[in-house]
Amino acid sequence: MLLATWNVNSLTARMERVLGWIDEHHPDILCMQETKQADAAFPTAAFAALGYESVHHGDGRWNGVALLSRVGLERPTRGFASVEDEYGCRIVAATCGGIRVHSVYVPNGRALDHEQYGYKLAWLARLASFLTESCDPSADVAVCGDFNIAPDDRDVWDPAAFVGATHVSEAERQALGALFAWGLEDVWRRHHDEDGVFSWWDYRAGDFHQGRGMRIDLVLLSRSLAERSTSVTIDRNARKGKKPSDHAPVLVELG
DNA sequence: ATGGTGGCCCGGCCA
Repeated sequence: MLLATWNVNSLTARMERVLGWIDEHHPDILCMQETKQADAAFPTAAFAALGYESVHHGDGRWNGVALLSRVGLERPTRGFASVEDEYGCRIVAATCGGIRVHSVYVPNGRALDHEQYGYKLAWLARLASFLTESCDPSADVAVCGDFNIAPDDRDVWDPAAFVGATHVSEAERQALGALFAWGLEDVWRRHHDEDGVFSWWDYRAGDFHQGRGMRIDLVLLSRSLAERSTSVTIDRNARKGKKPSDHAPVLVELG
């Protein structure tokens, strides 16, 4: 089974690339972030024609998350499942092929002294409480998406360039650590210990071609699921060519 | 080089 996650940076702008990528890789489950679409605009029928059930949570201009599955899609939830989604359209979940799958888009944070940084930490705390309320880490759980956190210094192109910056702060990494303590694992690190492999590169200043990126798109798996993983790859080819997203997809093969 | 590109959609905001 192939599980993938990709911040597409506007599904409207990226639909052709996404369809081409699905045709090439045939993921069984695909989490997407930053669709930047309202639910009514989400191309449910186009994905259904390819054999995918889907759930989308978006209000139009910002954020927006989706989940596609061709191995079943049961008990979908949108947002943190409260009556009003006061946390923005940043999480959607469903049970696919026996796995409780979450597609998440963690707030960027902008800067350590910005109010959005506090919002980012609050959102991560809400994610932790939501997971505790809604699922069991002894079962098959996947939390996939754009975390806007580089788990450690191997995951940024130059740690010195990020001193005092968001995405690498102790508080953000501790929030990720709370998810690990609950029972999730950054499955990339089960299969790779090298530095310098990234999933996001700024569009500006030729960062992609200069190798200036970060690994901030993560697949967190519960132990039972992580033990089934046979490979994890980041498809940097998807960052090349015409009209790419600024993020590359992460793919996890499960036996 | 304290910039730059690209998405939203048309004046800035967001990443």
